[in-house]
This record gives sequence, structure tokens and C-alpha cells, in this order.
Amino acid sequence: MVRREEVHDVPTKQVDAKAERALRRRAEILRAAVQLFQEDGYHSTTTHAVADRAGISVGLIYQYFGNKEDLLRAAIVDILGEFRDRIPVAMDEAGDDPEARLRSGFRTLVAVIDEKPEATVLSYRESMTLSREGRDELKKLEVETAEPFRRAIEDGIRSGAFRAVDADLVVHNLLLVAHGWALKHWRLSTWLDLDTYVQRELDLVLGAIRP
Amino acid sequence: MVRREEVHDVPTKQVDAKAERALRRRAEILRAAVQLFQEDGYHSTTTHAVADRAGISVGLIYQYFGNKEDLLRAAIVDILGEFRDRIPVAMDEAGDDPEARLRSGFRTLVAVIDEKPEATVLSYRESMTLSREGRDELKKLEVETAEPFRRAIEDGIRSGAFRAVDADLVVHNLLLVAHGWALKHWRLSTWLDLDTYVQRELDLVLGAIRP
Amino acid sequence: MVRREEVHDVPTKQVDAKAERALRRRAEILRAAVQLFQEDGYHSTTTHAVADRAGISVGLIYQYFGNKEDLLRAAIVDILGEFRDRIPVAMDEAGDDPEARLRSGFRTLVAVIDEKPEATVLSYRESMTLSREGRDELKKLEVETAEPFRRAIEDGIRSGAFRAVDADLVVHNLLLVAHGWALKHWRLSTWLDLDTYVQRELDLVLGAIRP
Amino acid sequence: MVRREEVHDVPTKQVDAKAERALRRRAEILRAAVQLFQEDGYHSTTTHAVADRAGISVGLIYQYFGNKEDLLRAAIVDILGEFRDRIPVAMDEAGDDPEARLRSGFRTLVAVIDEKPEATVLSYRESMTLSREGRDELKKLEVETAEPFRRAIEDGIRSGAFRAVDADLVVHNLLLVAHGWALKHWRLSTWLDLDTYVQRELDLVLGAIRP
DNA sequence: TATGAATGAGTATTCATTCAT
DNA sequence: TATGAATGAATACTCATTCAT
Repeated sequence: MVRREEVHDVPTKQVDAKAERALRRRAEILRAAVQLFQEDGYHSTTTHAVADRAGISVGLIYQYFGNKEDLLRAAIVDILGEFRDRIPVAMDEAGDDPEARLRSGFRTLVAVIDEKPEATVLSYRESMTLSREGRDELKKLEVETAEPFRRAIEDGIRSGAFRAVDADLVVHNLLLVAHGWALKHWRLSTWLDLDTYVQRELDLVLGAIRP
Repeated sequence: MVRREEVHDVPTKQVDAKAERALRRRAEILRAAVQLFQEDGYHSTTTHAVADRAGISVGLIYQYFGNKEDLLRAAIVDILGEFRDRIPVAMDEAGDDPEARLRSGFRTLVAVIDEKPEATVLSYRESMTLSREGRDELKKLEVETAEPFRRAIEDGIRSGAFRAVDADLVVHNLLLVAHGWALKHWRLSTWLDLDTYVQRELDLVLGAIRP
Repeated sequence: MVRREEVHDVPTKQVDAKAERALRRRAEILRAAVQLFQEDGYHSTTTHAVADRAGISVGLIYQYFGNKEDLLRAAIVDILGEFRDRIPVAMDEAGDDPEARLRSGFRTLVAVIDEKPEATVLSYRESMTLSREGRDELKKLEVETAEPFRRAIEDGIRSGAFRAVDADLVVHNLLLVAHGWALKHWRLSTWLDLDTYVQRELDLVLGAIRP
Repeated sequence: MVRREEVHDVPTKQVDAKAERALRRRAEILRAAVQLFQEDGYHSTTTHAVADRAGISVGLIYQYFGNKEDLLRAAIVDILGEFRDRIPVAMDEAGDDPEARLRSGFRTLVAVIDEKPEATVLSYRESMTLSREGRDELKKLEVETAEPFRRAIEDGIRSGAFRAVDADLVVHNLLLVAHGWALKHWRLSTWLDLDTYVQRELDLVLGAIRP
């Protein structure tokens, strides 16, 4: 007879399947939430509406998220995390030239924002809704997102590719302008598409910092 | 044409005193509301809290404002109206030179934002909370605010002072950067003061559009 | 013209009327709550049910009580307070003789319990439901209720009217037996009425402590 | 007649092992439930918490108990059943003397209560929570517990060992006082231990009914 | 004008219970 | 037997708004 402990042993495969299923569920719920938060605003979105959109019951939301605010936090962290992860990769693919790195990073930043504009807008609109901890987590991610841009600019300044500008301020502008694509999309999209926006903004920003 | 106040048979003086008192009350309530909206967010602010802060009873709010949303709309319209009114004046005082006009307009814009950062942040955070009509009113004011900037840039392009840039895009950037002073004040203020911010941003923006 | 502050002055009479009305409301709500707590138990009683029974809206409950638990606390404190207030009076009316004082006090105690058996049962059934503070308040009241009985017994022991018994234990028994009238009323009432119960219990208790 | 377990064609030994294991499981769950009911109250105890404490899954609770209330009923019946079973034995061991029988029965009653004070308190606090049937089962057990005491007193009255007191009332008091050891343990234990409590209470009760 | 008692619709969250595995 | 993911009914509490005074 097998030891009792072993009775509960389950094939690793099954465990993985379970864990994967759980992750998918979580993502489904989060997607539904982000959609609705964007459509109606965080406060106007009910947990029941999120459950309906995700095709599950209200109760299940609380098995994957602590509460409604946690859902908001996860939604915002989700996109900020994507920024943090994808931008360095894109910049590295662009090689060593500071200007090329900046272009690639900015292009990726706006592209990610264009993929999930709702989440970006959310992070502006609702970050005050979060608790102290949630907001601190956000700020940390924001700083991490800014970092590779800052380094590229400082490299450029050192190499003489850029003027001796306030690197932090330029990064601030780059991020603002990137977010602007989501924040003012209703107006920008009347005369610009994504590529043109990226192109023209890069021309402006780089034009301002070239020697 | 008779002024509306005089329709009833009351001495003008008394009417004025009354009207003035009413205006003051309205302003007091609005001020309390803007403070609290900024401190706790629109949704977390109760009408009772606004009444308390303003030193009046809840009921009275409804004599000056239609409902809570109307209070929000008024708060946002208030600052946007100030932009619309003060910027053209500031630009005109700067004379005819497009660059001087831009500088003066931007400086004023950031100054007004610095005076009431709450309201600016509010207009980003809560404009989706407004009804269709409220939002349309906002967009109209936003366009009116942008207009003098756009004209100065186009004048500059025509006169050869600026390159043939996308004027609307530059205005979009100017406004974003101005709002950025309120939106990211927590970070910017760690290394910049108002004047330096204005100066450096103008250098960047103008550097990008000069021939 | 009167000073503004005086404008709000209201006749004292009116203030009293308001305060009195508020007290009546509070009592109405409390009565409804005690009834329902007794009928269905605290946890099975909904705040809506309390409001319905009291003939008011749910919201109003929260203008008079902090929350549902506060309603329970108030209900229990209410009766314990009555014990504390009425028993010393009854004992004093009985004169100086320890036995007469004990009889009178016990008779009153059981009478009050008989008037509001629900509240007595409540204090047994639901006191654990209360928060630490609530329970401490209860214990304090319980001790205050016991005190006059304890003193009468010790007086009797000193004067030789009673044997040298454990006074605290006798008080404990007296209170238990009094509460028993509410706790086991369903059985006791099959063969006893209030007066007989009081009479027989006093005979037993006094028979046990007489020399 | 075949035992129910044997209906299916399984070796008796295996059935017994199974049945025994099931009984142990049931007892484990019940023990966890009683602990938690006492610590947090019946309503604040979740079935998940019971499962955790018992080291099993929620689902399994429902294989041994019909529902949560059934768990409560079982917990209370458990201790009342122990009263019913152990008291007659203790009294018989004391011989024929009514007073000796009473003493032995009471001592055992308080001892059992002291072993499981939680369950005793539970039966006071939560019996109203039970359904009609559950409460009737409890009352039946209570009467059965009382019966041997009643008989001992009546025997004593007949034999002249006791005065012609109301036997049912004396039993009522005995049970109340015994339960009091659990209900007011927080206060009694400040100056009494179990044996002293039993001793002094017996002295008081017997002192009241001796001729 | 001004008050604030009263309303009651609206909602996040919990938790006993089920059932596919 | 045993699991625990999933359900969804139930409920305390809030707060914008009204209206009698």
C-alpha cells in the first residue's frame, strides 16, 4: 500500500494544467475589467458587470483578486510591466547608436500604448484611486520605464550626439507625448495615424536635442 | 435690454447685493468641492463633505448646482475658462513676434496650472465621469485654449520664423507638457521650479521648430 | 438688522422638540431591533427587516446607530442599565433589613427580566458577537448590577442574619436563577408563574444562607 | 438481521476498518467545528475554516454532515449526550442515598462541562439557530439529563431526607448552576477552582433542601 | 434662503453549497 | 473517498437627492 501522502500525488502535468488554467482565468477577468473600466470608468463598473463580461460568477473574481481595487491595480501594473519589459529589448535590437535606441524605444512605447490604450488612460485616470502601496508600486514601475530612455540620452550627450539637455526632462516629455497618443486619441486620430505620430514626434524631440 | 435680475420689481441695489452674495456662495461651494475632489477624488467625496467644508448644509448645494456632477463640470470648466481668457491677453501683451507670443502664452498657461493644479488634474482624471454634454463643453474649451497657440505657430511658419511643422501637433505637445507640470508635479518638483520648467521646455519646443 | 448668527437662533422649545423626536426615533428603532433579534436571532435579522418593523428606511438606522452591532450593543446595554438603575431603588425602599433588601432586589430583577425577556436572552446569546469594547462595557454593567446584592449579603453576614457563606457565589447564583426565568421560560412557565418563581427561589436561596 | 454495512458484498473486516475511519473523520471534523464555533461564534465560522482546521477539504464536510447547521446540532448533541450517559452511571456508583447520588451526579455534570466548556456555551448561545427539529432534539436530551436528578430529589423527599420542595425547580437550579461554571467561567475562575465550586454549590443547594 | 432628517436605490463582498474530476 | 474551483443568493452599508419646516 502506498503511503497516505502519496495518495494525493498528482502527475506534474496535471498540476501545470491547473496552474495554467488559473492563469488564463485571471487574464480573462483582467481583460474584462480593463475593458469595462475604460468604457464606463472604474467607479461606474460593477463587479457583477466584470463577471458577466468575463463569463464567470462574481464570487470567482474574489478567488483571483483581493477586491475591486486590486483588479484596478493589476490592470495598471499589467501595462506598466509590459513597458518595462519590452522597451529595453527593442532598444537593444536597435544597436548602440543613442538616437537609434531612442527611436526604437519610443516607437515600441507608443506601439504598446496603441495596443492597450485603455490601460494607459486608466493609469492616468484612476491611479489616485489606489491605496498608498498601489501607487508606490506604480511609481516604481514608471521610474523603471523611464530609466532606459534616460540612459540613452545621457549616452548621447556624452558621445556628443545630443546637446547638454536636461535628460530627465526630455524623458518626461517623451513619456507624456507617448501617453498623449492614448489620452488625446479622439483628436489626434482625426489627422494622424500611429506611424506618422511616432515619426513626427521623434522629429520634434530629436530636432530639439541634436547639437 | 433689461438685465435679467431686474425683471422682478426690486431695487437694483438690493438685487445686486443679493446676486453678489449668491455668486460668493457659489464660489465658496465650488472651492470646497475642488479641494475635496483633489484630496480624495471625485467619487470618494460626498456632498455632505463638500457642505461641511463650505460651512453650509447639503441642501444648499442643490440651490446652486443641479447635482454632484454639475459641481464637477463647473470645477473643470472654471479652470479651462481661465485658460481661454488669460492666454490671449498674455499673448497680445507680448507683441507680434510669434516666438514671443508662444513664450508668453505658454508661460501663462503653466502659471495658471500652477495656481490650480488640482483643477487641471481633475480635468484629466474625471472628465470621463461627465455626461456627453459636459464632455463636449470641455472639448470646446480645450479647442478654444489651443487656438491662439495654433495661430501663433502658423504665423511663425508663414513668416519663416518656424519650420513647416505640424502646427496642431506642436500645440498638442505644448498643452501636454503644460499639463505635465500638474500631472507629474510630484516628480518634477524634485529638481525643477516653475520658471526653470517653463524655460527649459520652451527651449526644447522652440529648438525643435526653429529653422 | 440682527446679527447673522442670530438669524439661525431657534426657540429653545423647538430644539427640545427636535431632541425629543430624535430620542423617540432611536427608541423605536431599538425596540424593533430587539424584537427581531429575539424572534430570529441577531444574525438572521437583516437591517431591512429592522427598518420595516420600525416603519422607517434602512438609511435612517445609520443616523442613529453606527452599525448593526451597535444596535445589538445598545439593546443589551439598555436592559443591563435598567437592572443597575432599578435594583438599588427597590432595595432602598425595602429598608435596612438585609433579607428584606435581598428579597426586594431579586423580585425587581426578575420583574425587569420578565418585562424584557428578549433582551436578557440576547445578552446571553449574542454577547460574544460584540467587539472587545462592547463586551467590556457589558461586564462592567454586570458587575455594577451584582454589587448591591453583594453588599446586602455581606451586611447580613456581619449582622449575623446570614451564615458566613461565599457572598460572591450567592450573588452569582441569584443572577443565574433570575436570568433562568428568561432562559428557560418555555419550561418553567408550564408549572410556575412569575410570583411563585420568585417566592420559591427566594425560599431556596435564603434557606441556604440562614444560620 | 444483517447489519447495514454488510449489505454490499465486502468482507466485514474491511467494512469495519472503513466505518471506523469514517467515524474518526467525523469526530475530527466535529472537534474542529466545536473549537472554531467557540472561538469565533457559529456565524463567524466558515465551513472553509472548519475544513482547514480539520485538515481536509470543504467538500468532505458535506459527506459527513448534511450542512453547516447539522454540524452545530451534532456539536451540541454530542455534549448533551455525554451528560445523559455519564450522570446515571456516576449516581449509581454513589449508592442509594439520595444526597450522595445528587452530589455525585452534580460533580460529574460540572466535570463534563469543565472538560468541554465550549460545547456548553454553544448550547446556550446557538440553540435558537437550529431548526425546529434540532431544538426539539435538544430539549429532549435536556429533559433526559434532568431526569435522574429529579428522581433522586423525589426519593429524598419521600424518604424524609429532603424537605417537600419543588423538585423540578431544584433541578432547574442545579443545571443552571452547573452551566454557570462554563457561562461565567471568566469571573468565577478568579477566585474558585472546579472542586471548590462544586463543594460550595452543593452546600448551598443541599442546605436549602435539607429538613 | 437655508436646514438636515429622511429616503431607498445601488454595490462590493462573503460564504454555504455543489459537482466535475 | 476526496478535492477545490465555481456558483450566486444574500446583505450591510453608503450617499446623492428631496422636501417639510
